[in-house]
Amino acid sequence: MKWDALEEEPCSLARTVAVIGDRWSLLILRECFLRIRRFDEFQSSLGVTRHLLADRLKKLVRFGVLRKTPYQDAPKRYEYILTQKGLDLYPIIMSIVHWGNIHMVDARGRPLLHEHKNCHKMFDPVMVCSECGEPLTAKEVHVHPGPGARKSSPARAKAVENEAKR
Amino acid sequence: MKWDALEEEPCSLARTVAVIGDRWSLLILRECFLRIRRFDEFQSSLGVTRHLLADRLKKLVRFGVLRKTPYQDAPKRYEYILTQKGLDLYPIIMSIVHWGNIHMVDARGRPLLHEHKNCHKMFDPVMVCSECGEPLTAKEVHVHPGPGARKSSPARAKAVENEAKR
DNA sequence: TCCTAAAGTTCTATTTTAGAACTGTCAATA
DNA sequence: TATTGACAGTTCTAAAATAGAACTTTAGGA
Repeated sequence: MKWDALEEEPCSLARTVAVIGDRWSLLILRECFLRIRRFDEFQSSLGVTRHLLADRLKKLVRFGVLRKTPYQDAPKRYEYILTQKGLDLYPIIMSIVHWGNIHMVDARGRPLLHEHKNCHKMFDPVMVCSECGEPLTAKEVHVHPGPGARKSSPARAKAVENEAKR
Repeated sequence: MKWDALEEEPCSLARTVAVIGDRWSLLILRECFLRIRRFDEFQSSLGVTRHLLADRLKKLVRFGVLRKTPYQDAPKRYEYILTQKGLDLYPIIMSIVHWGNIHMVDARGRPLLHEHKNCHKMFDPVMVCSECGEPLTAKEVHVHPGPGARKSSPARAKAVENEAKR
């Protein structure tokens, strides 16, 4: 499967993966949320090759996640800023960081702590249900086909059926 | 940078990306949460090459995200089940799906709807602060070095400094 | 004139991935 | 008994992506 094919899949995960589902895009976005904006800053802070960095920035701009704006005119210089669409990726980034905090830290502990400016406390992100506000776990969620559903694979249909029986 | 190097980075995002930061791992995990368990089910439902599927399953088992258990003896057959560590990836998967639902759906609408068994309503996931319960946005979060921090790049140090001034 | 900075582009060598075919074990069928 | 089919992979070659380094362009300053 080609990357382009992913964008067409009738699956919100696949389509998002087409945008951010590679190593460097996610690391670039991490830097964006840490207020990194310029080509050379990304390059020195990530150690990514300049070739790939140029390619990924272009892709993120094409998908509307970053906006490329000039910050000086002579010579022309640009910086990359998160759009609202990009800012909306924050829960993804935070949930990835949180899983790493729980399952991947070494004896030294967490590399970063997060403070919520609202309540001035160090916090962890928690995912809750928009309707009842309770924390979510995989086992408490049931999946239904939505208006954009297409016929799913036999294997998945069987799995859904098995789940419904329980 | 090699994939192995990512695991060593003093960054919870980089370390998590070392586990799930490629296209196929995320798609495999999506199927896992939809109760897909067996090699051929993954293969036919994803269209991934068998070679890569074998490789990614091995990797996910190595990292403790999946457990490979026999479900019959003659001939030996195995299935791949999410461990608790794997189940803990649910917020990542859900926040990816949610972003896709908001920013990547076409005119047909969402492919899947999610029902919360607790409150029996269709819901969206919301990320909130563990301390005050308010929804989180990037701009309301301030970052501090934690016990596992290492000296960061000059570019990032400057960016953090700039942010502190505001 | 030469040096530096920023933001890329170009080049070759190495790794990964795609796509298809092949292997081995066992059960059920003809 | 021979054949077919399911399952869980492995092996092969060709194509694509990535790493690492050098090069380019535009302009300001020593």
